[in-house]
Amino acid sequence: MHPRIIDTLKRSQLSVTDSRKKILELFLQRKAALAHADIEQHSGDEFDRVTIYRTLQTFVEKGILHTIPSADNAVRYALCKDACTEGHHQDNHVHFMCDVCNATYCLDHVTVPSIQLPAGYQVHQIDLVASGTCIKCQ
Amino acid sequence: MHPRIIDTLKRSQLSVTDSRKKILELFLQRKAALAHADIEQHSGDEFDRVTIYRTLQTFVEKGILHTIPSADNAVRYALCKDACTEGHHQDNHVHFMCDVCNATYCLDHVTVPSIQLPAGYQVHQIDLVASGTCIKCQ
DNA sequence: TAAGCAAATGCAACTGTGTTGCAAAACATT
DNA sequence: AATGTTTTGCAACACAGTTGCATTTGCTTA
Repeated sequence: MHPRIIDTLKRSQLSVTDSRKKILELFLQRKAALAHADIEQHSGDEFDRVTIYRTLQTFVEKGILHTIPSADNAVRYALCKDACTEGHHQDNHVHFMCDVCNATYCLDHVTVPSIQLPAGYQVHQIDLVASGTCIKCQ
Repeated sequence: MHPRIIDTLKRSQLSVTDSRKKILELFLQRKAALAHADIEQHSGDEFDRVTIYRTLQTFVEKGILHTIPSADNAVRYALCKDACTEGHHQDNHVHFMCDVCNATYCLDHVTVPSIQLPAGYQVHQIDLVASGTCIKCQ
């Protein structure tokens, strides 16, 4: 098991349960973002659907995972950087969705550019999702 | 009825039906983006759910509407500029979602900035969604 | 290490979202 | 007005996500 797992859970004041360990491990193993359906597949029949939903919610609230918006009605989740804490996310990197293999990646080193909005708009967050062909699918 | 309605439908080689007229009118009246549920509400029991789904699909295919990605599992639709045609969208403007009133707007005059991705990524499209407080909700 | 309490899980049931097939109705064309 | 094509409404289905509640698990403290 990945050594960071227990640490991450305890730091967020979450009790260490089988499902949380397993789901967190999945995210640490794979570098790509995962949707609920992906997790359900890769964890077998080990956990109930509902448990996965609730675990994902909890992880987002605690700042362990962040969500990636998409236009296909399938919210994906990815690991946050350490800067994210409960109720306050700091994920200002760009996301990339591959049209071919359908994988979604966090491009941690590409930051979202600042944009100039018309007067009167207060921006709290910016989500930038690029799509196209990823390195593996060229 | 808005004069552009019949025009828009004919230009896309769509037959002019009640539901298409009504749904297109809704988008022309309101400046904000609409989700399927919004349309179902505002059109009363006039049309079947399925008809609304199919109409939205058709409009996206024909380049009349475009979709706006989100992290809340509710795809929104908004009118395209005239530059969009069948199978080829040209919507490179920024979208804004208000956290307070939950409305989504197209900021037609704010274009998506170009970003520099690591070598090997081929970008076909960029979606940028800003969220925060809109003008009306200050 | 066992007891007790709080938190998490599994199950059942439910709501909401989106799709498909097919017969009936509406539209465009002549 | 008659024809053929397209669109619609209905029924049924598949999937996504939520809620309440009883049971189980994990954590704490003695």
